[in-house]
Amino acid sequence: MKTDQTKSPAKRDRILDAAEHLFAERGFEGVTLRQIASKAGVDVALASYHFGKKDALFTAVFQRRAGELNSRRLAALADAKRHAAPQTVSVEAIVSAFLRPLEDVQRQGDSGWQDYLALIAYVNNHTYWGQRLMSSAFDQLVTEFIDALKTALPHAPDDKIYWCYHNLSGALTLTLARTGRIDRLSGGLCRSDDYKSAYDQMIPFMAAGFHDVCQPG
Amino acid sequence: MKTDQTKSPAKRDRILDAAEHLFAERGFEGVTLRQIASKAGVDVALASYHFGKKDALFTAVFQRRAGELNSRRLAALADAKRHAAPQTVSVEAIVSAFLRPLEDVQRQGDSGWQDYLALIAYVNNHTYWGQRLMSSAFDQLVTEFIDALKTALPHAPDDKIYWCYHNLSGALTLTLARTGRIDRLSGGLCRSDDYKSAYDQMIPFMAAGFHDVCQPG
DNA sequence: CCTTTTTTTCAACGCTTGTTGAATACTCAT
DNA sequence: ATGAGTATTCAACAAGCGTTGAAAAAAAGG
Repeated sequence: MKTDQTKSPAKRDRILDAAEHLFAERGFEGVTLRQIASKAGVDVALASYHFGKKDALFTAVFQRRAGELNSRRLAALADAKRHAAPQTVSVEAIVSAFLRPLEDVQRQGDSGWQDYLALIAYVNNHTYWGQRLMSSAFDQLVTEFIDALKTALPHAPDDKIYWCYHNLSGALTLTLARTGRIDRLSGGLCRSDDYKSAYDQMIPFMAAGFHDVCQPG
Repeated sequence: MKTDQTKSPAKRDRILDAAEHLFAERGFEGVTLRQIASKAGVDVALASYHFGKKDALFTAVFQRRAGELNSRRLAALADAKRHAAPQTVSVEAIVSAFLRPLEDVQRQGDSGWQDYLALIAYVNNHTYWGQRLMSSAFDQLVTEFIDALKTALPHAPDDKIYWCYHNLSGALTLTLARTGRIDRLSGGLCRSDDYKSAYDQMIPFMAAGFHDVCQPG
């Protein structure tokens, strides 16, 4: 039995890191176990030994950082509620609590988080993997945010709230994917890796959309 | 030499149709030429004979409907301009001209168009294929719409226009992908294949976002 | 009807894939 | 040191991949 963290898990974690990077870049079928093992500096068979089938490795990569991400976003939502009390929290503050933690983890320099966020974008746009992984990892969190939005927009019918969230989710997904398309389109004026600018305009943009669609009357 | 359209292209087109459906569902590496040929009721080698490498088949599928889609959207933009003259066309009308043609082709029942729109979503979120195909197929059209938006929002700095378009593009992409995630999240209240509802709320949502972010001062 | 050209199939190639079982190296408590 | 248990490598497998050249079938042209 072995629970030491310092030596043995090194290669196991390197497999996860390499897989995270490559899966985010090229998708599940676009990457071979040999490429992952090579990038991790490890024999091919080791991935199978630690994770079993290729599917299980992909799932492990996806779930590895989900918990921490959920904690950070939940903490941000709690902060926003505490800050607004005794009044109800604003739509803008909710959207901000949903997005800013992503900027935070991206900012802390660790390229693993950038890969992970791009992987979320891949999974979220992918029918098979999305159904398989997104719900179990993030639905509870999303439901909490949607409940907060319902409270902030008491006159809005539920279906409009969901459609508005769908818009938010889509714009966010494209941001996380960092495809570089806006860079070329804008002639270098905007940069895909400039998360701060992306969120600075995205938060008021989404808040305005929510208010307009969900306004009474 | 053969230019007859009625008989010979039958199998060639069936390959394109089958590839369109499968590529949209599972991506480039997620589909084999044998699966495509099998779905088309054709020998494997025929795909190579007509299109060469697998990459070229993918490109051919993507480009097949791009021209018609661009024509429809350009016509909608021209209509909006003519309708608003001599005043400048509104942001909402521009966004509507950008989106409604997608609803139109989806409505006409042809499942090929639905597959094609999902394929656009796949390509748009994919770094490699996005850089390879999106710009050449759609950049000219997008630039025309962005120019119209600049005219409608004369006080807005260009980078804000581009970021707002990025939001629009992301939300649209997730809509086209039809992942079914909003269906489960909303408990069946919203449906991924309900394009009309998606656009009915998306158009005012995006217009409000543009105005809020791009307002002067 | 014969010839030529295009379309389609057949059969196979070399290569890569994910996975596995046995062999080796390492860790660590006793 | 020894031995049990884990981690890692090695070598190989059957299966499936994209692609190709030659054969067969179909279509077109005169």
